[in-house]
Amino acid sequence: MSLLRVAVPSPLHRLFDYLPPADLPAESVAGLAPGSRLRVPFGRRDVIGILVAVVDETEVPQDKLKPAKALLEDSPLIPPTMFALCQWAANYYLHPPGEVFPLALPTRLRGDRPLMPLGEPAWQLSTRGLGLADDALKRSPKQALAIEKLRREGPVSTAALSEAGISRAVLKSLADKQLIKTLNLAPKRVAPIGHQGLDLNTEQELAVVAITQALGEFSCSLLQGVTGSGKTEVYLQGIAACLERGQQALVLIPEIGLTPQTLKRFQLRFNATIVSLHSGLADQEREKAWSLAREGLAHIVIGTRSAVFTPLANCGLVVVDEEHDSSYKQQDGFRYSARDVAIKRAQLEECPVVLGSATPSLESLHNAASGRYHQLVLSQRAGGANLPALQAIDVRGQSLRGGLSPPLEQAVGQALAAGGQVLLFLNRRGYAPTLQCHDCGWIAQCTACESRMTVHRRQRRLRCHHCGAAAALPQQCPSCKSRTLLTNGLGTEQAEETLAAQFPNTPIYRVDSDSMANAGAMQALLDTVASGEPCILVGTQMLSKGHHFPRVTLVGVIDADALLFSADFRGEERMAQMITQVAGRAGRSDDPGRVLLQTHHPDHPMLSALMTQNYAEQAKQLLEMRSENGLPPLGYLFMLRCDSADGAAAEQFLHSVRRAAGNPQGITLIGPLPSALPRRAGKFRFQLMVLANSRASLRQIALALVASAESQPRAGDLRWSIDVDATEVT
DNA sequence: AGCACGCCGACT
DNA sequence: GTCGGCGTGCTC
Repeated sequence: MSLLRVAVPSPLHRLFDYLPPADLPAESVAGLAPGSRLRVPFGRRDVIGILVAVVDETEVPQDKLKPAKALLEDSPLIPPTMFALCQWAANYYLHPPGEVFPLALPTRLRGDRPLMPLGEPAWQLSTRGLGLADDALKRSPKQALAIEKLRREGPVSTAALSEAGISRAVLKSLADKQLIKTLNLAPKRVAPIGHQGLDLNTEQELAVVAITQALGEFSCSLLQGVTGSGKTEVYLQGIAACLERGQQALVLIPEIGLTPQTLKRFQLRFNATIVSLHSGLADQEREKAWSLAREGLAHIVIGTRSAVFTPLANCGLVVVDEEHDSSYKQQDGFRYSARDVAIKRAQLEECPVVLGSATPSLESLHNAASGRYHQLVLSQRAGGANLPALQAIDVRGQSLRGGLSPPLEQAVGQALAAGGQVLLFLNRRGYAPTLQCHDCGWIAQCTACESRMTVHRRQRRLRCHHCGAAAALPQQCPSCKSRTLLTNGLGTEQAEETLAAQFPNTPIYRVDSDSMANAGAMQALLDTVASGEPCILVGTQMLSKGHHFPRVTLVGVIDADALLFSADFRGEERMAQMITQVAGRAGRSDDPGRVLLQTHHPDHPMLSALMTQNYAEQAKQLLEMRSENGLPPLGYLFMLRCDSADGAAAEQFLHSVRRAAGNPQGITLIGPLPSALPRRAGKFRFQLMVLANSRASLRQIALALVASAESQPRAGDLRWSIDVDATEVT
């Protein structure tokens, strides 16, 4: 007997078996393809699940099996490659399959809505309309005109008819007389045209040739190009070759802030259908874009993390831009890495994938060094420009104004006087990270988190950056009623204010997620800065991503120490990437500019490394350190996290899971330990870290831990989750 | 995750 | 007397 094995949307790590729907002919069941939607009874309600397999046997007792209610489509919505990708991802990340398969569908189709057909509504003559006598409609000239047009041109879209002056009322009259009928006009398949690309230097040429020759089978290339070396041009020419083969390209980018510019550049280069998938799309637009990709009508699909699950009819090339960027890793729920999923996808699609970055992740560098990835290097900046020189400023004992030491303040003044622009990097939003009472020592704490509230002076509020809680800015100390409340520390808002006083004749632009909250703010800023007028940009890591500012001649890192001491083993890697990226924002051929780092630890080895070595050399050293400690990418890592309003329960849960795992060979178990932010949004957070010396042993213990966690009784609001290849371990 | 069942406290 | 609080268990 055939049974349907179904991925049901639930947090359970298993599949559910059903009898075939009653209305489905028995002989067609065995041939059902996976990837179709099914309406199935689940507990006391009906849900939409995805067919995973048709099986002959089950361990489920016969009396528990229920028949599925309905098969929602004859041909699967999730094509075979994407089905295989979801199956792989659920398995690799040990995530409930029922929560993974829906990612391959747009939200509208995760329910039981039918697939919206592409194309346009249109009208054509019915049989009766075809046989209509010429003079039959002489008393209705508009109707006669419509019939005449349809007779001459065949099916015409409703929009085109309306343009020709034929109203909906006329069409309705004709339809009522059964002279015309509706149809769906299939979209036209157009051949993409690529415009002439830019001239390439030798390295770019080599990279394009390598990518072009790799088309047609799986390979992974790491395109390591210093900022300004023309990576995008290499992508564009690689994509052009992919389109010429009649295939589609998938391009992943880290964040939405970068989309307008990237999208524009692609649109200018190609006369082709380009769809961009971003959070701003309405559900219906999203479904349309998804359909265009799945039907092969979109030539290029550009999107952020989740776009890696968009089906493409004929995927010929995958590009992951800024592959080191942490936003590719989902940090809640299904904690996948879109970069790693993209690599698996290319393997399943049998096409090449290109990972591009000026500062590749240690994972990718390791894979390139071991020969698993092809390495493509772009070492020249366009126009032969050099990268700016880095220099540390020892701020010990110096008076700081707005966070600037006298030498930095002087350098800013000089750069502005010379007609340059200045970029000041401060990775802290708000006015100040702490509010304290000068008389009794009270500190503004978040009530839900183990953290301090940040002062946002412009909004006159205290805000917690961990849980989003907000409160009015107090005028007096809630503890001792003193009116002397002091702010401690420096955020971008305060830096902006102080800089305005220090440089009264220079425009100051603040760039952080508060000031850039509304759409278009970033574009407006970029336009202003592009005019070339001297100005100061002060902002968070938003400034270090994507946009190049050719007129910036000085970059100042106000608080390098904030990056220097991180509890996370990836801290050094992140710092090297961030400084290299922010430094890369500046400079052009005739003036490379310079980068000044303010620190209290000028002799810190990490800083001297930054001064004397390029990113590749530092990365090599960091990899050696990882190797010595058995850390990724030379060891294999996952985290089991648990949170609960009852801290003891969360800790106890991880203890008993750990006990169940025993003490296997080649495995290091660390914890359970409270996480770096031990309480967040009212919940206590604990974690168990697992390091293994091989992927196989990691997988074995992960399976054991998941099984153990699943079998624990569920207590209160306790939640646990698994994070394979975790990138944040604090 | 839902959703029901079930067993204790304060209401019309 | 019952309305509803959330602890516990189950979903093919």
